[in-house]
Amino acid sequence: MSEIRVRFPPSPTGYLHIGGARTALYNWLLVKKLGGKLVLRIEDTDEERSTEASAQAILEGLEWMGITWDEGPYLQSDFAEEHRAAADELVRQGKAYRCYCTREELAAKREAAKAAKQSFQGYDGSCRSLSEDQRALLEDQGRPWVVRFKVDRGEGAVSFDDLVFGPTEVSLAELDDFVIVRSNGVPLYVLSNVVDDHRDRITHVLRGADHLVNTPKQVLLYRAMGWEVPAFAHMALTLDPKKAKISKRRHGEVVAVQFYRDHGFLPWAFCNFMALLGWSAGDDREIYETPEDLIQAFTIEGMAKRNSVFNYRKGDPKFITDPKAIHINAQHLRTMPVEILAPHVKQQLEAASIWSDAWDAGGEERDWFLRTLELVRVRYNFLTDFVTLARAFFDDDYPMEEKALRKSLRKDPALADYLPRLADRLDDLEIFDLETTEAALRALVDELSIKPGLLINAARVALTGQGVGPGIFDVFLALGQARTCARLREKAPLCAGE
RNA sequence: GGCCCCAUCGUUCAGUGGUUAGGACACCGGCCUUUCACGCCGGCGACACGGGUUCAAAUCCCGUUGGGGUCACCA
Repeated sequence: MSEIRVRFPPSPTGYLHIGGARTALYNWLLVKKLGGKLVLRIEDTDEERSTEASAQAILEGLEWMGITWDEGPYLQSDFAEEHRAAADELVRQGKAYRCYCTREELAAKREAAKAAKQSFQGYDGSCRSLSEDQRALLEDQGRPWVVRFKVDRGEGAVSFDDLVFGPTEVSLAELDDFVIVRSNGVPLYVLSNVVDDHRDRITHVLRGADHLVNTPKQVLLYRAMGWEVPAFAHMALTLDPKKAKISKRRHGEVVAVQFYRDHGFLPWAFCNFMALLGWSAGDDREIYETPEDLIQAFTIEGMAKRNSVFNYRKGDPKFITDPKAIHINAQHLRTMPVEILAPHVKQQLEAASIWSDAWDAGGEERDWFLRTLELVRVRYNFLTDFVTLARAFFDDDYPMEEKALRKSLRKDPALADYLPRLADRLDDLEIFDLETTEAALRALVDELSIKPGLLINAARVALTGQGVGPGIFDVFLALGQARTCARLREKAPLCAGE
């Protein structure tokens, strides 16, 4: 069997959105699974909508996801000549022809057909049988023309075997003589795409099911050119909660890959989630620790035929996106090797200007950093949580949460006295560990005849600014003796309500 | 509307003739506990409908309904 070659051909009309990301991911998985090459092709032909910035954004999105390609990015516009040559060849062979009908004429005919309740409203083929004289006349008039592919109805039907949807057959009576070159001389997608895929020796076309209907036309084109038809695999679409097709226009940033990067998703967790939207290995597995795990499990057979819903919640403060996506991210966040998590957190801390190079250098500081990540990550969902929720561990300047202040610190004015006394006890400790700190705290609690929770919760708020977090003795150790005592004394006045 | 595709809990993914229809997320309880999480235990919750075929149907066939795709000189 010859080498598998697939392609991802985004049109640069905006950022990379989840539909495109999923298509790219599946192509990438397929190539990694079967061994082959992925070619990236920017389909920028025509379109006032295509922009350089968009192409750049798409590339960045792919890179962030960790999707690598083997060839390209090619620019479809660089091959315009080839596309035109293919059209010319088709005309030369009599498989395509110039059509001089204007849009207005066509529109009028469609209206008429509609009025007459005819089911077929495509092109009627009137220019197909133009005599040489008629043609010459129209040319002399300087009438603009498009090139139409001549659909040979005699064959009856076109068929192809879709790797996902199975054998597919479309009656040729349903197809009209479709346009392959615009009046401005620029070939259309349906043709360019075929020419490009042939030139790039694409063996498997894995794309969205929205392309299912123009596949027959493309099969006809391949055959007319005498080219081998690639295998097609169409993937069911991703819909929004209201079952509408996902689009950048309608859904905004929640469907942009960039959104997930900016909100603290791990690239791989995002891929893991995307892969599960419309695919499964046939078992109940959901977490794939590494790309290798997923690649191994991936099969085209596992791709679903039915559309899936990307269940994002608009305006829900608890779920910024599909809850499952958040869950998968959280799973990876707290189970992945901490050494691999570290660089991601570093990036976040650096961006927030609270990073210290010592945490990267090895030795004690490095160990502390990793231990601290281990300590806090279990309750986090996003990488961004490390700069917000975990801030007190990495920086002495941390915000005091109003609610926690009220509930724990100001619960009893006497805490203004208790906290410094706790600091004194902790200061006196020769050995500062889980056992000694707990013993010290409990001893104080006993002497004061108060509930442990009163002091513990107040200490947590004083130390971290938050009412929630790791066990208090773990916090003591993570902060260290000096910082713990200093903060307890520093924040004590807050208990009195200042 | 024509043509095409699809149809299992709210979402997602299993289940391809015989299952108490399973897992995950979400939701609701409980346990754990100094808080919040994690974890553990439990609950809620689906085969769209109607006909067939069969001893037996979520699984096969037909129809209906519902949803989606597409009908461009966009890609």
